[in-house]
Amino acid sequence: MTTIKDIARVTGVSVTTVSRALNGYSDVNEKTRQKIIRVSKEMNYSPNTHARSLVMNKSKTIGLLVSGLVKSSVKDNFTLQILAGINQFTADSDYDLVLFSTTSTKQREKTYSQLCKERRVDGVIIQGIRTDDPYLLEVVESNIPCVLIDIPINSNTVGYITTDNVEGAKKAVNHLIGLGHKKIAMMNGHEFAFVSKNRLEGFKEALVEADLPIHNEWIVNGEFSEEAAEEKALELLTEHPDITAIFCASDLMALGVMKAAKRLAIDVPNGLSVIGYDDILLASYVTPALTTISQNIYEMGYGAAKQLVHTLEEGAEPNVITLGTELKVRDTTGPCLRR
Amino acid sequence: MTTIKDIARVTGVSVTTVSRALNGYSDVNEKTRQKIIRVSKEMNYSPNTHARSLVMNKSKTIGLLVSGLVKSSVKDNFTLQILAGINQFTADSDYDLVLFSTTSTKQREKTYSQLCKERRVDGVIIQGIRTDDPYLLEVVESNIPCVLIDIPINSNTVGYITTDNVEGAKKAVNHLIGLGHKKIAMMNGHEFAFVSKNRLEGFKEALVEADLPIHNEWIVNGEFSEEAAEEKALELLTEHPDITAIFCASDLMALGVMKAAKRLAIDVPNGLSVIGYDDILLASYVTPALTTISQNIYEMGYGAAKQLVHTLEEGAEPNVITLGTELKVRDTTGPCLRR
DNA sequence: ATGAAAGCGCTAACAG
DNA sequence: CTGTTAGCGCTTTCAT
Repeated sequence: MTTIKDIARVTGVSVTTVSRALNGYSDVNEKTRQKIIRVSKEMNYSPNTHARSLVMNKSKTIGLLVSGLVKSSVKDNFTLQILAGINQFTADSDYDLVLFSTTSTKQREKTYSQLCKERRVDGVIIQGIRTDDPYLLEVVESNIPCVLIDIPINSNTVGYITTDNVEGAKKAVNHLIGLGHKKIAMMNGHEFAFVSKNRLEGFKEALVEADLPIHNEWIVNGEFSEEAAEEKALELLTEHPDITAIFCASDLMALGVMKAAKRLAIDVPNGLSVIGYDDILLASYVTPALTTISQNIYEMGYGAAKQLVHTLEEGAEPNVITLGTELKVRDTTGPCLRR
Repeated sequence: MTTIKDIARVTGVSVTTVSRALNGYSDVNEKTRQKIIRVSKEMNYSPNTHARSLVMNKSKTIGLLVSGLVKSSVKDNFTLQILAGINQFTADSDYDLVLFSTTSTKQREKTYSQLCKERRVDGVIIQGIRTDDPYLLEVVESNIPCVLIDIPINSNTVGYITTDNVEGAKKAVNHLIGLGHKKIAMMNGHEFAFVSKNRLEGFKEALVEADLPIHNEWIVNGEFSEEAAEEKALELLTEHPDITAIFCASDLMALGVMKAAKRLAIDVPNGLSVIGYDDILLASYVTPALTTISQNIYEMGYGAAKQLVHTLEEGAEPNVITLGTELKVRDTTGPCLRR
């Protein structure tokens, strides 16, 4: 493997000069530079990033801590879109991405800061960890720049990007209210997700603003899982047949709800309106097509990477980015036919 | 940032002993080791992988060169499943993954071996590059262990994992023939994909074995794109209305074909049988649900990682893995109602 | 404009 | 069982 030493030998200059020439410093004779560049090409030279990282104390890498890189979560390609967005931005930067593959077992072995320190990543992007994840504390305590996706924590090294979940949820519920629904339930995720908290807030706000009562027993947790949501919806709809609409905190859970409705022979949307959240790929392909709140997931990834690199390059403090949402009316919501 | 030097100072031993103690060498006094371990924990020590890589000349990282980490390819989450499989395996190994984000622009700047050499990756997994990609040559010439996904190239450093595409295609076509179809067209991908080549081969073999003629004008390329396939199918079905079934080299293209059929008011499966390939997520969710050849994409990723790590650890020569396929009969294929 | 020398944090002979 | 020393490939003062 060619090193700058080899190039120095061949060109007859010192390693210092080679280093400077290759890194574009100005204080190198143009002729010398040309020669060095030519030789390094001939010798097929590539700099050793490890050596460089070691001395420069930065690695030009961004650590990625994402959930959803497991078999079970192939259905909601949320993670893929996040990755695509991140990748799109970093491809044009000179940062590379390292995927921290953290299974639950491994996670117990290595702390967050160990993960980062070992690889000396310059910054981190985190998505999909729960609010009760011990890593979260470390992120704040550590002084490694970090951008969180959908986790509202902000410090002088930590920023985040999210969508307006309160507003999104309100939009969804107002859509149902506008269709005449008054008995609206909510299929939430779980208590360890910030988005759940916010979407619940939006749900309640919308009801209150419409002078509609809040039935706590109509708010259930489907764990962001299609199967769990199906079971929970089955119970809910059996016990409270007067419910005419359900707002779901994720599309996957909305699919579960629709399955439950089918099992109970309830027609969607005529017997029950269902609205989801996320606008995952499947939303527009299932039958009937799912009405949902669309968020630009790709954009979140892109924005996270952009924000992080900006922080890294400019030393700017990371801040907060909130993206908008959009109501996509499809075929699972319709006018309330009961009173 | 704590280094072994610091630990050596505090514990009163040499850096060598610290290094040996921490790396589990046997020739260290157990008491000394315990002390060193205790202190390194107290001081929150993490080894610097860059320093280690530099001296050991290996990095414990695997480079990932995948397509489909772009906005446009979110529909077929092939890449996500590959990544999930790879991740699943490497999570339990001590390898980390680095994502080479290679846009077309960047690709022209850096050669494959530059990419690998800079990061000193120990091995590479490649998916989704075309047969005319210049990187492919480099892969073979380079002496970095590599496992290719769906690209049949084999050398003493390069192995691959794939499914039996000839057999898979035959299975699909035989299914159609079994339903009485005799006028079967093929929507292929493009000439720069190995899978296309093989699936075409299987298609032809199946026809020949059934004593059916091969109409070359019934074989068209949809570029693995839903839109292109729709247009091509539109032409094909307009010009050759006697076609009763189409075998598509990917599910995405099958969706395009179904759209074309809809535009031409041809009922699927009664007026036209359509069979896809891949069994992507959407296949089972569209209406009518798509009959297709299922391949275990997750398993391919897992197998690729397993094979590569095995090569890396044991120094074994990479070899060839061929996975089976499975016919999933759904609702887009039915008996031939014409003659 | 160029070079000598030091050092980033670690491992690996070699010596004791 | 432990320490000394050298060196991985690179950047960076500090001289010249």
